[in-house]
Amino acid sequence: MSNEVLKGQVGGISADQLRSYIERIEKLEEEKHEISEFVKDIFLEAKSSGYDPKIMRLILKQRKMDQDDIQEQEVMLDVYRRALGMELPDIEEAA
Amino acid sequence: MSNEVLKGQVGGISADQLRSYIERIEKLEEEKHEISEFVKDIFLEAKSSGYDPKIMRLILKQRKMDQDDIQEQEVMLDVYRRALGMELPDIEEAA
Amino acid sequence: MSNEVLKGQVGGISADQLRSYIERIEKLEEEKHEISEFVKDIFLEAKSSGYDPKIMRLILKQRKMDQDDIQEQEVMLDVYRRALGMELPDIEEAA
Amino acid sequence: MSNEVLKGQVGGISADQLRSYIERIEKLEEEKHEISEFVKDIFLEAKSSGYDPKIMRLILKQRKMDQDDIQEQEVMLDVYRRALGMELPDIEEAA
DNA sequence: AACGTTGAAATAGTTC
DNA sequence: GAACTATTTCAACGTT
Repeated sequence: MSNEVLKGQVGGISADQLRSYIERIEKLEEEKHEISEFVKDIFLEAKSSGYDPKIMRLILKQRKMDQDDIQEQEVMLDVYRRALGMELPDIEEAA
Repeated sequence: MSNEVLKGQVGGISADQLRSYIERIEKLEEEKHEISEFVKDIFLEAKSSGYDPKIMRLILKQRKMDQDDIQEQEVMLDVYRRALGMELPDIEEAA
Repeated sequence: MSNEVLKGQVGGISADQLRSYIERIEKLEEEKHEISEFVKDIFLEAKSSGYDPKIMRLILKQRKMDQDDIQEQEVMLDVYRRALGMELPDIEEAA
Repeated sequence: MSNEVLKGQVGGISADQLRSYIERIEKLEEEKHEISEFVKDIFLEAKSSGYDPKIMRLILKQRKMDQDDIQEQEVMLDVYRRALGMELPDIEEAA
């Protein structure tokens, strides 16, 4: 076992590589968490300026859904094309 | 009222200020989303290197937990398992 | 310890009561699973009748969103009132 | 065409049949939702009886897993932990 | 048939 | 401690 540890190999896996993956992920998750804190701060600041965070969240949700709708329209187009038996762009057409 | 509208003041709140808050939050949320994509990429890369993402997630979860909490949880799991007569996963530790 | 087991008490908890909770939940989860199977069957049946499951899912999603909207409309109306500078019932207007 | 519409036939499909499929699915989804509510209630009841819902969920998860899978997961967790030099949760088993 | 993608369900965290 | 929101997890689906 000590040999494996010396080579950075434990249980058939490379400890260094695994550690690298894990730590990179932890780093990124930490960044996400910090950003979440910023967001929280903004909500607090807005609240102390008299805005209702709950309403703000609804607005944000609404704006996000609007954007999603744009993307979903693509999907719907595709679906309707299929439903109507229209040719699909990504299907090979026999020559 | 017309004055307020001209100044961007509506119903006693500044529309501009609200817009600023909203947009700052949307910006930060976008950053969070991008980071999430990076994390996803790392998991994919790790997977293609032979690591099991599921186990990695468990590891990440444990590393986030306090060492005492981990032990307490293990103990309680053990208690509940005994109460239910479940087989206990006993792992042989090779010397 | 054997005393505790005889009394159905293990680690300070009542084994019987715990088992009851666990088994009731497992029973309900099983029912949910069976229902999911039925749903799957219906999709399959519909598909073999010539309906596109993807379209059906979109319809279901749409109908669900419509119902959600009905419940949310009160709130959203208020949101838009605020956003558009309409009079707000709960905010004190400076004299 | 007017004939088809009168018969509930549009574009070669039966509107009534589609409606039937959709409504049956919605009914089943509703049942699933109600069962989920029951489950939630049981967790609440258990909690007020002194049981930890979190531990209960872990127990439920383990009971759903195959015994072999549990052990395999434990082993792999152990391997990864060693590779990362994490402390291992060793629980003393009282005789 | 495994893979990635996607959408729903569960879980955890936060606020009131 | 109850409700709500956000995140994470899990399962189904089509695709290659």
